[in-house]
Parts: sequence; structure tokens; C-alpha cells
Amino acid sequence: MDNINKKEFKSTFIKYIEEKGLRHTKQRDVIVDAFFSAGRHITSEELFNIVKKKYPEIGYATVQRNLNLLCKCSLAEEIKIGKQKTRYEQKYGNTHHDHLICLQCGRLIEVNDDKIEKLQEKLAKKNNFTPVKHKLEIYGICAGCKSK
Amino acid sequence: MDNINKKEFKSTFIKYIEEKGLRHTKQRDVIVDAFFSAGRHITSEELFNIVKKKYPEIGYATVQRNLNLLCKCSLAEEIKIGKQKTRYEQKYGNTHHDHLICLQCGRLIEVNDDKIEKLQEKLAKKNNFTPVKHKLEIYGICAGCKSK
DNA sequence: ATGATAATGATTTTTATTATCATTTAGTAT
DNA sequence: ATACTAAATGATAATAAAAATCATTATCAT
Ligand SMILES: [Mn+2]
Ligand SMILES: [Mn+2]
Ligand SMILES: [Zn+2]
Ligand SMILES: [Zn+2]
Repeated sequence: MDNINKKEFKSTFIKYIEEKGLRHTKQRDVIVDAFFSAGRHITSEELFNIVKKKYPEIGYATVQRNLNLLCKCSLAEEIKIGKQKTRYEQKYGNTHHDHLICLQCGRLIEVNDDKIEKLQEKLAKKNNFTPVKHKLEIYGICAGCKSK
Repeated sequence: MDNINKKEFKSTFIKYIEEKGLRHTKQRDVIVDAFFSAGRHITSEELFNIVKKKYPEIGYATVQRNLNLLCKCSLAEEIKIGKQKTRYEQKYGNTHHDHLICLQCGRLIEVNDDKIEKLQEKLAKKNNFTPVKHKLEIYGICAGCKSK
């Protein structure tokens, strides 16, 4: 099941690579694997540290570059929160969602609310504005932090 | 009318300064005046360039520091959009609002929707999450850019 | 196998913001 | 008014994340 998703994730990447006349490399393979398997919302530094275990000679720049590439083919998406390092969200097979962000522990909780989404569309239209994407972040204190 | 607001804005600042045992300076006076009078969503650089006209000896660091101070006393608020420089929103007398952001020309349109605000509260509660603040940004194409 | 060129890895550059620090200034006590 | 204490300033350096540079290596079509 996860393997099927991984296969699809990788084949999407490979298709993009080939369409653009880019090349297959061992580094790409390792990076894309690790990115898929890693948890959500990973930073380039975190991914670099994971990838180094499988491929110690790898350079940080290569990881960064390939995360950017994953973003270009919509398999990843940047999330910027405050002054933190950019995090990368794995997008394949994930529906759109927004985040609750704990001000205390930094936890990201993924949420979605259809009504809010619809009202956003409406709000944009009312302003003669054509929405392309949006970002909703609710900052506060998570359940875990409250019970401490 | 605008002058009344300005007076209130400044007296809020002065009150904060005095409470904290900070000092009155000519620079602060000029910076706070200029910030109040400037349009919304200004960057520190833009404000620096305005302030320089009234006070050519002023340093960039002083403008930055005082913008940070304005944020601390809730007269200003940082807005970070993508990779742009931080912008500072004048908050005194402004109710909360969110932004529509044009991907083409960068224009910020201020909007507010009570229903969305309420649903956000509800969404947070459902996750046993205590909301403190939020950020909603809708990216797209503004009316002006569409008619070109 | 060869050649063209994309990718890599090490390093430097860029850019925004914060920190440092010598000097000046404000506000208070004398 | 003078002197003292500490905050503020302005110039500059430090920091940190991300992008750019570039010599070298690897890929892939021929
Ligand atoms: Mn997420
Ligand atoms: Mn605004
Ligand atoms: Zn928490
Ligand atoms: Zn526009």
C-alpha cells in the first residue's frame, strides 16, 4: 500500500525528469526515496542528515536542489512558518489541508474544513479576485501542551 | 480625524515607552510619525528611505529597532509573504483582517469574513486546540491584473 | 567509445535581520 | 547647572538560510 504510493510517487518524478530532459542519478534516487519515506514537514537539513546515512558523500546543495525540483513537479511544497527554516511537505496523494501550529511545541496539526474552503472562494469572487491557492495557519496551544 | 488617530497612536507609543523606562528621542519621534503616515504594509527599507528625508543622519538599524519596538507594543505587526522582506502593518484602530495577494503585481487586498473567522474557532476547538491568532492568505490574480 | 551537457559537491555569494560596540544622548539625582 | 547612569544611536560585523558559482564527474544519445 505504502509501496504502491511510493512507486507512483517515484514514477511521477521520473516522468517529470524525462520530460524535461534531466538525468537519472543515484543521488536523486536516494533523495526521492528518503523524502517519500520521511515524515511530513521535513527541512532540507533533516533530509540531508537522513540521506547521508545511505549516501555519505552526498552534498547539502544536492539535497536542496532536488527538494526544489520536487516542488517544481508538485510532489513537494514549501511551508514557511515564522522565522523557521523552510519545511517541505510531501504532496503526492495528499489532499489540500491547512495547519494548526502550536506556539509552544511547534507541532503541526493538519486540518481541513470544506465550509471554510468554500467561503474563501466566495470571498475572493466578491473582490473580483481569482484565487489560485491559499494558506491558512491557526496558531495556538495544542492539546498536548495544555495538559502539561 | 486622521490627526486624532495619530495623536492616539503616538500616545500609545509614549505610554509604552514610559512604562518600560525607555527614552524619548528625536529619531523615535520621526520614525513613529512616518510609520503612522506611511501606507500600510511598508518594509523597513521603505520606511528608512522616508525617514531619511526628515532626518538624514538616521541609521537603518534605528528604524529596524523601532519597528520591532512598535510590534512589541502592538502598534505594528509583521507580515511575511513568501520570500519577501518583512512588511509592517499599522495596527492601531484597525480590526483584524486577512489578505488577498496578487501573484502578478503583489497587491495586498484587505478582507474580512466573519463566517470564516467563526468556523476557524470551531475547527480549532474540534482539535482541542486553543487558537491565539491566525493567518489567512489567498493568492491569485487581482481585478486590475485580469483586465490587462 | 565519444562528446555534449546535466549534475554534483565544495565553496562563495546574497540577502534580510540581529548583534556588537564605541559614542552620544536622555533623564535623573545632586 | 553639573554630573552620573544607562539607554539609544549609527556604523559595522555577525548570523543564517537559500541560491549561485564553478571545476569536476557522470549520464546518455549517438
Ligand atoms: Mn501538512
Ligand atoms: Mn493589511
Ligand atoms: Zn504543543
Ligand atoms: Zn495584481
